[in-house]
Amino acid sequence: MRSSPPCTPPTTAASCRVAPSRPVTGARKGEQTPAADLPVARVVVDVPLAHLDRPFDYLVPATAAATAVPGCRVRVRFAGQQVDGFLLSRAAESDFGGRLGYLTRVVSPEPVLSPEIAALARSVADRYAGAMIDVLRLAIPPRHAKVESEPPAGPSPVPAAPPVQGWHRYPRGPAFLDAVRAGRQAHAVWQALPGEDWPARLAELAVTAAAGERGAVLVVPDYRDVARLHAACVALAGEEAVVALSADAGPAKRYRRWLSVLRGTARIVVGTRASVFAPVRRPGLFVVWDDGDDLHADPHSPYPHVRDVLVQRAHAAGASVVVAGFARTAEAQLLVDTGWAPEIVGSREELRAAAPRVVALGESDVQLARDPAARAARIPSVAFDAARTALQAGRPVLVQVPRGGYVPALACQHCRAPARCRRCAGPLGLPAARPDSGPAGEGPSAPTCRWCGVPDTAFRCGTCGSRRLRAIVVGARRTAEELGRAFAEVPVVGSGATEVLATVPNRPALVVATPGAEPVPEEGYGAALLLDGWALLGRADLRAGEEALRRWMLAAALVRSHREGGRVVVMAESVLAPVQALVRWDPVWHARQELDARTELGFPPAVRMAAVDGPAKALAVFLEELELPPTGEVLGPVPLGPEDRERALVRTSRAEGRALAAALATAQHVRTARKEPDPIRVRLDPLELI
DNA sequence: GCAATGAGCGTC
DNA sequence: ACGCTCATTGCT
Repeated sequence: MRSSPPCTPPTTAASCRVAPSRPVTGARKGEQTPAADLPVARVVVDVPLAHLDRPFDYLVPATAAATAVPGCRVRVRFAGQQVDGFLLSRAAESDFGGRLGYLTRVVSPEPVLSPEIAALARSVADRYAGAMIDVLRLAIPPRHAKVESEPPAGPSPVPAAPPVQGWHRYPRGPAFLDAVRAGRQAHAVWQALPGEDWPARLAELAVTAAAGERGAVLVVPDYRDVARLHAACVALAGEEAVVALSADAGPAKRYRRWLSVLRGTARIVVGTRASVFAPVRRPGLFVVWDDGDDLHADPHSPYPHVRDVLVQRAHAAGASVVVAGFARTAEAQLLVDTGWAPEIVGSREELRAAAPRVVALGESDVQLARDPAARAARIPSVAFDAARTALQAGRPVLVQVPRGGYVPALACQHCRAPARCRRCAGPLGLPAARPDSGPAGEGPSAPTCRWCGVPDTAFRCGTCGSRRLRAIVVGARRTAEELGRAFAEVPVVGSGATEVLATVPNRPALVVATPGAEPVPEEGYGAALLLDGWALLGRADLRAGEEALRRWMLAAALVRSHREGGRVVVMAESVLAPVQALVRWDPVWHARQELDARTELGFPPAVRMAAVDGPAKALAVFLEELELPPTGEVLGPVPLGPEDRERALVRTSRAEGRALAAALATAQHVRTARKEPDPIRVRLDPLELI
């Protein structure tokens, strides 16, 4: 109903209906009036209930007319509580039939949620059957009021286009660089040549984009990569134009850097997974380096993957995309196969020139190396020879071991199948000795499941029935000891979970490192020994082969070319596909195989799949209510761990991926609307599937 | 027949 | 965590 006295200030039908109709002059003390212009604020509220994942309308009080800008943080009264929210937009009127409340306050007028990121968060939430507010929590760092009040620096100078030679080693490299330079949208899947100075190449792309006044976002797995790539960008574009975003900085530093992106000071963003949402101005280039690294999958709801977000964002922004690494994932292969991205790979001649000589073990070597009784033979003679030669030439040698600690995994003594927990099929291991306990003392502890923690005192192999166990991985410490004895004159340095070295000098040294912690050598390793390859390949994981090859290539790429004497010895059987791919340095061949295998099995990325888990009963109800699209199919549920939890896999064709996510979201809405106490977790295309 | 009370629910 | 609805209770 329109009230008869005219609303003051002039209003629309909606605001008149919902606002106090009393003229301002007659308003009671403390009574609010709506803003004259666009009095309705659409707000996304921070509440954990899935069915409330939509905007709610509020009135903007006249006092906040200028500060309640789109993208600002607000506080609102929602169901009696004060909750945080983001103001999406201002509108003249509301569709809501009821009475609107006022914004409680504008927390800050800083427009932290740009329309671009708001739209991205919505589409990422939809893609992953999650809530927009959860994506915003990943995308926008917590506010730091003091930092926000610091005067902004203003845009940094546009950097000059860098001279670029490095991309000429790749037949399609110069064309891609031209597209970035011209501001054309281009896509690429890039496999870096072994030994490639990939931070330099990516910096060249980023600074080229920045020189054309386009922003660039480069996402890498961890803070060490951030540091390297940041340094490479700074070398070409100067300090001001580049910012490093990673979670390890404190809240103030983190927010200051993020604001420098928002305010247009920084033009190039280098960071870990959350940087994929960084609000760069005029985005022109998005890069994900080493897209197979698990760190690119965010462990927080809705569990988005950097590569997917990047592709969605670049598509909406008309920006270029590079999905890069030494190895290639099945997902990247699909981008190539569907024609979405041309591949950038080195020419045959360049590859021949750059690659180290890689040798794998024959069957007899493997038997020897696996035998813990022949301790000295654990590192076979080809490996010793490679190490000795490199050390004599004055170069460091990389020794890659799977994990830190001591004897972490167990296998059947007889058939060597990985020892699995009888309850949950998780891997059995020996619990790590307490660091403070003495060397001797308490006896050996029972094999224990590393997933559910249940000790198994009466192991029996599921494959051959043997009761005897053996260690299949010898930890970094013991390997270091053995090598140290073999090369007594050479220093042994370790890099792993506790301390990670960034670089090593060009001197003889044995560098023992776990995957991902390999120090970058000043001038290339003389050799790399990739130990315990069967342990990497023995994981009961769909991606074990891909993951092993990725880690090997990351390490082997740090070795000098075979022309400079670079040797790589991988302790795994040469008949295995990932080993062959390493020996031939053919990541494309392996990615094709991997994608074919997943297509055959009906696993992502060939199909869209969701892992749904929760308490057995709640899960059953959820699956019952789930209205799947035509190609939908439910696998399981199967028990998950020692609790009452179960997990089902739900899959559809890729074409029905959106419909699958929508169906899952709807089922979640129904649950939260009913106030079901048991949470059901939904993850789309999760990395660990079996 | 109908106020007073309380549980349940939706949330602008 | 409020304010709304709707059911139940208890009194005239």
